[in-house]
Amino acid sequence: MAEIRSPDTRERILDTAEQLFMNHGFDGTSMRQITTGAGVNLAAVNYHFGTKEELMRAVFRRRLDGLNEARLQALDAMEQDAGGKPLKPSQIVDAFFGTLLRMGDDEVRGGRTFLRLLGRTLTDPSEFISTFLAREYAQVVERFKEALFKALPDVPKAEIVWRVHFMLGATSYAIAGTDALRVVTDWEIEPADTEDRHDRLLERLMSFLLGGLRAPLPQFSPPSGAAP
Amino acid sequence: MAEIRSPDTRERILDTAEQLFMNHGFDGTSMRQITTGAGVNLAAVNYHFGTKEELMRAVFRRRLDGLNEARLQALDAMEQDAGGKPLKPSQIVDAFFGTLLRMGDDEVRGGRTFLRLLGRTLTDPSEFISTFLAREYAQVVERFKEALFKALPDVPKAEIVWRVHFMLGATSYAIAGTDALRVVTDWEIEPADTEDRHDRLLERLMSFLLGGLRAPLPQFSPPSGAAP
DNA sequence: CTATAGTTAAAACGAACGTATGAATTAATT
DNA sequence: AATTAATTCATACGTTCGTTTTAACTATAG
Repeated sequence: MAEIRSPDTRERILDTAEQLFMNHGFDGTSMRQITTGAGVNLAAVNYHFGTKEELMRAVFRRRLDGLNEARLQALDAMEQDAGGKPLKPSQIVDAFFGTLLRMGDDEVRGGRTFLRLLGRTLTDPSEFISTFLAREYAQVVERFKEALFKALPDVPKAEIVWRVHFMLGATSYAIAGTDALRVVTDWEIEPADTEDRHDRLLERLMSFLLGGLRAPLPQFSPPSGAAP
Repeated sequence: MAEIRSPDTRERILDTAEQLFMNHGFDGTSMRQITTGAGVNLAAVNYHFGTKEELMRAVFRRRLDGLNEARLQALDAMEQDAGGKPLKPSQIVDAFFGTLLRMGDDEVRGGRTFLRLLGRTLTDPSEFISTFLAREYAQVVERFKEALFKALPDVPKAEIVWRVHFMLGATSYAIAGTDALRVVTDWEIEPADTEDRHDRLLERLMSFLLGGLRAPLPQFSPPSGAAP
């Protein structure tokens, strides 16, 4: 029987690039690192993807498409159940962030590696990345926000938008810095195994996010003329 | 009269580097961009700072030293006032994050540019940056956490550590993405002037952070064998 | 077996990178 | 005014970068 020469070059490249981008960023990763890491020829990336930027986009699309679809499905199902009634904030937050975090346990659909890549990349300085992510995310974030507007009718929309932003930040750090934490301050808490730690992360993060989302509204210091 | 040739080359380099690093990241910024942007010779950076990495460190130190000192002073003053009694969480959060955010208004001590650079850099993939920041931050974060441990004696320390991490993430996004938000979703809220928007950011963020910090503790799903 | 499309291989391209060098210039000291 | 130290300058070095090119290989189809 013929031995398998290359178990799909494209996929090998994507896997390696995903990992390297996570560890060293886009600008910090060279094509030569990628190709030698994947055990393929240097020209393979340009042949299969055209350019380095296009490779990056492919890395994200491979994971984000399924994720965002799952998020929308979760939201759809909930709204179906609710039958016109507004959802609970906790449901919405779980549909968005919970679905994301749980993806980290699904090794075949990306696993922790992509999660951390995503967490880091949301603040990546490269122009094309942020615009790409913005485009790719826009519809989902919009849906998510609309649901929150409905669920929290007496919270000003501007406030909700900001808090979504804050939640994204907290989540990004939760994902990206599972070990960055350990660097900043050596600690000794919970020697529990990794799986366990990740499970708990989800619940920890969720209660933090919900606490922030439902926090009392800030009263701005000088009203400077009472509202009508 | 002799005209001023170069109003301190070092400072011009630091200013330009700070801005470029913020916009394009460390790897995405070249020495030639920096030097031509600052209007100095290419070799000036290596002469004054030695290496590109050392320049980056200088950029951070110039701002972080003062900031962290101010944070510690704020905390010291509060603890002085309290006289042994634990502080209120809101005080501690303000001493750490409030001092940071207010730095954005102080154009002479860094201004918004450095704030955004810092926000982005906390998730930077470059190894030397994270280790540098970890070292530079360690003492302050430690002090801050200790204060929180005292202020919230019945919250498990592990939980507090995580929530500090989440708060850092939310703050990082609050700072870095004041306009990234506008990209993700075009909105129309509050045409208020910039100064005003930034003032409000502080208050918005603070109530979100405190809401998250004081959120009810998560109860972990399957105890998998009842606790003793 | 031979044409044909798809993929991989080795090598090279020019451009841009961070850094180093040694002369020219400016400022300070005597 | 002469000497020394500090800074700026133009230029070059050796690497590494992303991409391209052209030839070799592999497989499928006629």
